[in-house]
Amino acid sequence: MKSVKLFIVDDHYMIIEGIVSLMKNETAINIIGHAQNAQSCMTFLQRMLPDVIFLDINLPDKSGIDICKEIKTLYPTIKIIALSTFNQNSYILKMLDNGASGYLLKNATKEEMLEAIQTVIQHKQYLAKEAAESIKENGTNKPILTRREKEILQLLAQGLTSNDIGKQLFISPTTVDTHRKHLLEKFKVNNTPILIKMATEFGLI
Amino acid sequence: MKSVKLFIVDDHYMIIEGIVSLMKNETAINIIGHAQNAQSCMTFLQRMLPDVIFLDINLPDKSGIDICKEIKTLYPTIKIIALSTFNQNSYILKMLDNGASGYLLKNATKEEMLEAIQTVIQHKQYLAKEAAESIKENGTNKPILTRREKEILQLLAQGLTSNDIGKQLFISPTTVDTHRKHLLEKFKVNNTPILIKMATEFGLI
DNA sequence: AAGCATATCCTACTTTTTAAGGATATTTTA
DNA sequence: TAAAATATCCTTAAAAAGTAGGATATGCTT
Repeated sequence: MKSVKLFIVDDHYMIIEGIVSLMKNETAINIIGHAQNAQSCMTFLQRMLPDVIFLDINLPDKSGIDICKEIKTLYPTIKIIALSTFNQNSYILKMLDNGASGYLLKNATKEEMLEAIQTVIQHKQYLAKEAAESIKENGTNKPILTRREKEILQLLAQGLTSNDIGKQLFISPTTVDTHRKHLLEKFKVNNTPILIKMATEFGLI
Repeated sequence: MKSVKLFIVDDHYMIIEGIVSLMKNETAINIIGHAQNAQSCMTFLQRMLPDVIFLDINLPDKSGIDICKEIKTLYPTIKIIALSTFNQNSYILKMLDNGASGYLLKNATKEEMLEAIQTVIQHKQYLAKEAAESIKENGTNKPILTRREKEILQLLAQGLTSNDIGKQLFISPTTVDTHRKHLLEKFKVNNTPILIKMATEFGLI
């Protein structure tokens, strides 16, 4: 079997070194390079095409979430496995939305890493079990919002009042209230602070 | 020169592996063990006495900040170097207050690690240059909250109204409003949704 | 195809509840 | 004891909850 070409993007040198060290004796994995920021990652990809990328979510120059999208647009065949310290729904969902095939926590074992790689190579999705649980618990009922509701949610998240929003959108503040109410209903909450918190967690803001 | 006995505490296996790999060929450093949580760290220390500990700030069972204090109380000769992803004043200062001799970011190079170890061994303080700068600036405007304010912030973050909170804490709802107002002032915002959003970003919720 | 039913969305008003902001007093802590 | 923290009241502004008209699109029926 041909070995899998792996590329690692993480701003923490220790993490890169750790993965390299763990994969050293794995003949099935061939680490073809690594980058510590988005820019050098994109530069590298112009020259070489890995099969799988371990992509950290937190990079100094750009969000891994954005880079994920870019990479998948430019090189759709590359499989991306998100690397993160955090087991947060918002991150997981955003990465998957943006084309990631897997999600690994940084306390993953060597075996989990290998399994993740093998899984995504087979065009399947790999989620660290903690991440999978987190999504099951909470991620299923992400509300579907109308255009107007999304618009108003954004403005609410900026701290505007119904009055402010009404002026800005040229509608009555009471109308804004109705949209707000619908948002509260869809998110099954009963005030705006929690609405914003939930929406943030769902990655809608 | 006698080699330095190093002990690593970090919940991310990749980090441990990375440090071990980087130090492999350093005869001056002898890694005598590692732990992924506070408990096994303390157990290990009952058996063996390292010269230096790399101590992660974020551990699953206990804050590295607390453990730092414990270790220094029980084993004052051990030099502790805090390991963190974050370059946040609050963390840096707390760790140093609790007896840490150094602060290293996780994107440190091998050379920085070695320098940090050699520095603290000589009873001097080592700060990653980013950390040193961060302290000088003292720019993180994370508000300092009172006990009561923290308590109320938590309840607000759960979506309770001032009335609910008042009942729960056996104080008048108007009192809750005052605390809330102080929170708004300290966070320099003018409504609760944004307060909750900010507090979440500051990691207070 | 015309007419009807259904679903979704946007809009608006009213009443009740909650929050924001101002002024101040009491208790705790350094 | 001075400063900080906690407590309370009152007024006004804003949000939540209830109710509802009207636009538009889709599918179904005859």
